[in-house]
Amino acid sequence: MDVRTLCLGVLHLGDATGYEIRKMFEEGLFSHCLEASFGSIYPALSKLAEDELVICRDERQSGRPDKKVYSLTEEGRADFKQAILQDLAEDKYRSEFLFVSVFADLLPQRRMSELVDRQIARMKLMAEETANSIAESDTAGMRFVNGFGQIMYEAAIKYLQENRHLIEKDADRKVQRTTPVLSHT
Amino acid sequence: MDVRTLCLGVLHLGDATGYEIRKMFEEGLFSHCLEASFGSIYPALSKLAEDELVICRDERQSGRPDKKVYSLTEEGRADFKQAILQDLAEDKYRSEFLFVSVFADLLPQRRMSELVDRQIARMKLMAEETANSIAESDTAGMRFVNGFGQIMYEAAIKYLQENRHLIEKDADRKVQRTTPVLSHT
DNA sequence: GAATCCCTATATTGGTCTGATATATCAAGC
DNA sequence: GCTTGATATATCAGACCAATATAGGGATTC
Repeated sequence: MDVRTLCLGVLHLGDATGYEIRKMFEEGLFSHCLEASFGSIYPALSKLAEDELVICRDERQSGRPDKKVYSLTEEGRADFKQAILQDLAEDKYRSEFLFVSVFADLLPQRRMSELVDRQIARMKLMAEETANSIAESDTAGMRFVNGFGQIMYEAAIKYLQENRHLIEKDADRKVQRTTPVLSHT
Repeated sequence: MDVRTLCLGVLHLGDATGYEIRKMFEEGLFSHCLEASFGSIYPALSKLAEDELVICRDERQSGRPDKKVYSLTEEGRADFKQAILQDLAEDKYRSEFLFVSVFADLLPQRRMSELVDRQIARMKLMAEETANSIAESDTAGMRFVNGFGQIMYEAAIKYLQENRHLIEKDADRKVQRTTPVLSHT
């Protein structure tokens, strides 16, 4: 699914500028499931305007550079409807933290603990964010996606807290589990 | 973290060819946390050999094209140890399925159900895979990473099963929850 | 016995996308 | 008054993926 289609999707939720579309992928609803940068969004919007799947109106603002507000056309709406019928790519979880965890024994004692602490802190922030977003979700689809994000972050936090000893060589405790705790709930 | 560093990491676990490194990202230990393709692995290995962070020996095989087996040098080992001390990028979850879920109401009735079914099936396969990998893990780090994968997939499956009605317009049931089930365990 | 298909193995390329950077204005804080 | 941060658009080098090419081996099918 290319950036073109992603833009059509965001515009389906309402008119927006390139800047606002970017924010949806950086902080908003889609930040937990997909991403796109300026370098791909702006060319995509130009191409979409050229193909008349969106229209662009300039909104002048006092002083500031003009806003280019994009709206879907009927063709754009149809194109998007078609696009989401295509086969979907598999989900991907990318984590440098997990990669480094494999090599925990190469790191200084405290470094790995610091990484785990940071990881948990980040996840807690994310869990909170998605939890707040559920209340503000306009549609069932949005609630579904935010809810998914929330439970994933919470599951991750729980695992990290229960299994961090596996990658931390705690010199104090002599007897430790060597297999992960896999809470089946 | 670039492909260069990822290759050093894989080679840290033992000598390997470019093909084998690829497999580690496609099916192996790292498939659930990072990725790299031939188009980036081969150039990276050439560059690493040039910089003497790895050495390459040709292993002739009857008939087949020669294998190029790469091994870490001491410099390579040191370089990798340094690399994993740098700041880590945040985790990313990429999911076209979640993106499309937001637009569930644009899809034909059965299509969304089909997508959810497929999603659950895939997740079950992944959960099983990681579960099996735990037994075969050589180090605590590997068990930690595979264990993480397993509980994440299981959490996802549970959520999908409990909340799929949010994005499926089930014409039969009249009364439905409209907020996600968030099992706190 | 030969035809087809998949696996191993290396390598290249087109096109896409990220990350960094440039430009410009305004509001808020200090 | 000066710095920082947000809004807003835009470009570009470099990194990377997906697809494709090549080539022999073994397995399966007909």
